[in-house]
Amino acid sequence: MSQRRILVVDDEDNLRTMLVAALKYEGYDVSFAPDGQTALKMVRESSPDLIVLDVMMPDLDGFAVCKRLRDAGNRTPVIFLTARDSASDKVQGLQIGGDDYLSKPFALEELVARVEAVLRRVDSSPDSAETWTLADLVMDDVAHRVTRAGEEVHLSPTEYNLVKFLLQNTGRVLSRGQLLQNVWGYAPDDDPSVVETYVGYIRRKVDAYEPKLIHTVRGVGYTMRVQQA
Amino acid sequence: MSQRRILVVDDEDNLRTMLVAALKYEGYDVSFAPDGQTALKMVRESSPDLIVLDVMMPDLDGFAVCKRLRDAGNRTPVIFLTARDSASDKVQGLQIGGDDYLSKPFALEELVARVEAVLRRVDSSPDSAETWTLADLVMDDVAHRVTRAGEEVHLSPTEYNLVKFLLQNTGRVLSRGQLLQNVWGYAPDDDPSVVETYVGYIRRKVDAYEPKLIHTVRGVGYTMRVQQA
DNA sequence: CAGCCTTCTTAGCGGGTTCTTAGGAACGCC
DNA sequence: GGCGTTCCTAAGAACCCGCTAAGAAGGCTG
Repeated sequence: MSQRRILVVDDEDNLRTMLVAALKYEGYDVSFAPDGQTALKMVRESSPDLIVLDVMMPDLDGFAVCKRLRDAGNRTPVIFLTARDSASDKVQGLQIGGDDYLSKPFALEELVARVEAVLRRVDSSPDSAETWTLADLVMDDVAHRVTRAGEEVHLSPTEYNLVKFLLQNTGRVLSRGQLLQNVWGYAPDDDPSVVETYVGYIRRKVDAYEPKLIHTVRGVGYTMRVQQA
Repeated sequence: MSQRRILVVDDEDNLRTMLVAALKYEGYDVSFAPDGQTALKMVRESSPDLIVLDVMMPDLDGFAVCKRLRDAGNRTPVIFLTARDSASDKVQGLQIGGDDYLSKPFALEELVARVEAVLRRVDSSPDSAETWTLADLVMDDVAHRVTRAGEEVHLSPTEYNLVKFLLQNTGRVLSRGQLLQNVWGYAPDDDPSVVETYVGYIRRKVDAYEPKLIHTVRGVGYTMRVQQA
């Protein structure tokens, strides 16, 4: 997956700088704006993949910015930041079309987790295009073609479905039962050893490269993601 | 927003045809299935945006279909149709993970209204991102990932469950008995030495940082919180 | 109909995980 | 400060989980 671009909008210099640094550290391509007007302009010009938006700002506040975007038909995911923790604020934020909501003070790690959760959800939503990518792994569902590092990877039908389902749920841990149901159409409590065999198969094909994308979560299941140390 | 896709599942031909026609007329992209098995297959293959699901069907009934989907981790919104109007049915339907409930006979307009309401609600609700945080400790349950100060912390299944339960009860002191019950599924008066061993394990991993988050309450049990001295 | 690809089962190995035990350390009460 | 109680830790044994190899069974294609 190509690098995700995030726009951070906050009028407080210190906080904004910190957010930008933290997200950059996580590997995102981060830009920032100090106020609502600038933010709207930047969204129009660079259409980021996600916006982290402070609610309390002078002039045009976060809610207003989001509302303007939505009214203009822009569906870029928004995560609101606010000092307040009232339920009514949260409701308002979500009604306006926000995707998540974080009350100050919060741990930077929590912001990162929520950013990932929102991007994960957006990525796997069914109306996104019919090609999935993760790092240098590309699956073109229309052409029914899978490539890793530019080289074509030949997969049997079941292998293909397994990779596809894992890819559609990037970052999410899937149990053997879930895989049995969604890839094989079996009952969740059927013998899961087929799954293990097939994970072995696709590992030898898809993960014959670095970085490894298929990970075992012992006692739980499997997941696909780029492992950040 | 692209056209929304709805799957109608009903074994009665006449009703099903009518529903399909009505929803198509409203501008939805409608497909249909005559029974539960077919429905499950179609959901897997085409992942619709919403499912209208008759409860009373031979073989695999509506509740069973919904349960199978939810167990497989599929969160597609479901509206149940039923001939019965009992409160217990409604409760069962919602418990299983249905989003709305309609008793026959109903006006087509009512179905349309509920379809729109459910879609609107789903669009604006954020991921109920199951993440818990305490200071710089973050647990992302979907990704099954735990980080402290941004670094990933590897936990065995039992360790993970223990941290999760402590984190879900932040600030509350949990007795060894409670932990035995909720993390191990043992009786509360079983030998609590396992708990001590595991608290030791997770201390070395998640409390290898400052501030310490896991605290012993002598004579009572353990708790997780940021210690303000 | 023969050969290949694919699917799935089985069995064994290796290593992570769980749990027990026991000794020593820390705490708190008197 | 002494003493009993509670808690911590190290170490090891048994266990279970997941990986892999190998082969049987089924299906598709030439």
